[in-house]
Amino acid sequence: MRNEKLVAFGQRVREIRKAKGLTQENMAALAEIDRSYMGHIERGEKNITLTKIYQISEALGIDVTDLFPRSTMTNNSAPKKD
Amino acid sequence: MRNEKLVAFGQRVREIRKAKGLTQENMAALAEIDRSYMGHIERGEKNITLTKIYQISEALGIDVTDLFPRSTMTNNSAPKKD
DNA sequence: ATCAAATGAGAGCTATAGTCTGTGGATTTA
DNA sequence: TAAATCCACAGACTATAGCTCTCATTTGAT
Repeated sequence: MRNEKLVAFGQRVREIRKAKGLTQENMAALAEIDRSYMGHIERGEKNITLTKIYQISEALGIDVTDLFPRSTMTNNSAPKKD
Repeated sequence: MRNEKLVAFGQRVREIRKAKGLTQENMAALAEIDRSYMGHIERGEKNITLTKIYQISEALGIDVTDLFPRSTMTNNSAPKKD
């Protein structure tokens, strides 16, 4: 597959994983994803599904939306108040 | 497929689409996705891929992260089954 | 009520997501 | 010298996303 959004996504996963001190293998175990598949994901070689995205965010203990690069332009207007 | 996260995602797509005054058909055209496939997505019957998620967010003119339910709280502390 | 547009939903097919198992290279530690 | 850990990558699968076609059903307007 390989496209720039997948690569950006994968890089973000890797970055957060390392920040948490996890290896691909133990993160894969936490997420219940195959270890070799995790490698493909981080390299942006696979177009993963919504449920896998959730599995990863849960394994990393973060919100799904934190797996996506922050958009500087589209949405800086909404107040997070309340 | 069908699981609660996919249903929530689909509902959010539909909600935003209607708020923008679009039909499934013209939104599908914008996203370059088949009309009937869009229906399946909105009903939460398909576990769509990352690139499709981006196609949808771009068709709606919103940020990808806006397609996900807001997480009010960071942790659900639900026991992990295996 | 009638009609048309919008949507629901099934079947069938192809492409690819995702799994399993292993190999090898580069580090690291003993 | 190992041996242990981490990761890239390959091949051979299986499961399902993705796409298209079709027809039924709902919705909304007149």
